[in-house]
Amino acid sequence: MDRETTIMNRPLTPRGAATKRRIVEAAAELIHARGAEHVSLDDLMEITNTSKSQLYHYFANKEALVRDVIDLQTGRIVAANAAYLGALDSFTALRAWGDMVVAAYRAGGGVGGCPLGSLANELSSRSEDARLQLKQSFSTWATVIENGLRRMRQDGRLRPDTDVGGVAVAMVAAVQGGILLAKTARDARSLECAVDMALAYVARHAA
Amino acid sequence: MDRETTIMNRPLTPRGAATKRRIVEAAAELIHARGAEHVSLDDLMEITNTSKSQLYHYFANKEALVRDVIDLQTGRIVAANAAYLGALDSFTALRAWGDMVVAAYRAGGGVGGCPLGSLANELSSRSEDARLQLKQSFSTWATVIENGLRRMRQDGRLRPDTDVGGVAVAMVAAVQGGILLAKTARDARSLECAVDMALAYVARHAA
DNA sequence: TTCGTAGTGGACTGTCCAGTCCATTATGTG
DNA sequence: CACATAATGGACTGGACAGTCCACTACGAA
Repeated sequence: MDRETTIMNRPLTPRGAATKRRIVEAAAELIHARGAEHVSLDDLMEITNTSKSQLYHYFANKEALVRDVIDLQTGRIVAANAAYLGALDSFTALRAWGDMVVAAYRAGGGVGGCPLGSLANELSSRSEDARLQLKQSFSTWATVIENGLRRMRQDGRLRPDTDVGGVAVAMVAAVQGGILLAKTARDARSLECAVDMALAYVARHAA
Repeated sequence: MDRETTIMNRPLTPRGAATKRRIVEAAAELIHARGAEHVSLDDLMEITNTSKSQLYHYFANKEALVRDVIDLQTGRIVAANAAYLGALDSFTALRAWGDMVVAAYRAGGGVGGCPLGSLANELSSRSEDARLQLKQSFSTWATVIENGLRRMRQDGRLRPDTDVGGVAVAMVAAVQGGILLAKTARDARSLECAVDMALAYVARHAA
């Protein structure tokens, strides 16, 4: 949510804002690698050089911290996708998007998989708030893709009757499933297969 | 693994075998709904009317119990898929498989998603043993699909150069990703979109 | 029937961890 | 400078939970 207040909704000083940011970023990294339930507040205190009181000064509880982490990761993923899809104007550009997805996975060493996917799996059946937030994250992500596809449709590259919304959702699903299999096998091949399928699915709607 | 011995590798009497089976089946159900880490041994003791000693009489530890649960769920999923893919002989039959996947998801009320997918997400970065076991589960599942596709290729329904292995992996990925999005949104539409994509991907290789 | 082992009961331990509480130090604004 | 409030330190609590241990009961084979 807002990264600029304490739990009492008080404004932060520059020092406080820096501390809060440091905590959220470290939490994002650790949670990506281990999952939210396996990052203890003591872990966080240690690697961010903070105390228990600080965590509870900036966040109402652990759940609120996770909320901020999800926001951070959503922003990162949407930005990375928008960079490739914002000006989607050809199948070549789409291929570049697919390569980026695989490269991003490889860059993380396969550790943790997708920050959103892992959290969705972990939290969606335990916290209704987290589930709704992650549902929104996926929706935003799919919308970014959908907008790119819609532009291709307007440009006459995709057939007029193409269900860009459905295709976009399927593409996100392909990425999520591919990453899950890849992280289980510790081999990016599954993700490559899934991305190939997603790209072929778009190509199938070519005008 | 073997469901027929105690931790000391001693054979079980009928009564013992029944108790062990009761524990594994109840654990499978609870773990599917909540995840392995959120099923305590006390939970299991309560719903199976057993005591702590019994759990440790039949299983070396919780990890061993989860191992048996993964085996059980893998067997169920592979059997369900083989029933539809074992005699895969047309695109209509493939569509029936897709419908079965969606129906199976709906039957579970969207609770917990795929038993294997959820566990893979939860365990693959925490237990190397579990990761390898689940990798094998996914591999077996994909092989069942692959064999069906290979038969279609032999029958001349798919082009000779079709990479049945890659397509099969992509299909499993589509199912996994679709289920993840569906359980996050509590709406089977994502899974339907993903399954449509998977079926279209096979159709794309039609001879 | 007897005896060894399978099967069962349940108390207890040690550890991990979110969250509470009270105290002290830093900061910026009037 | 003074004082209100932000920022920080860290001990303590209570609960959850895997795993241990010892005692007791049921059963099947000799």
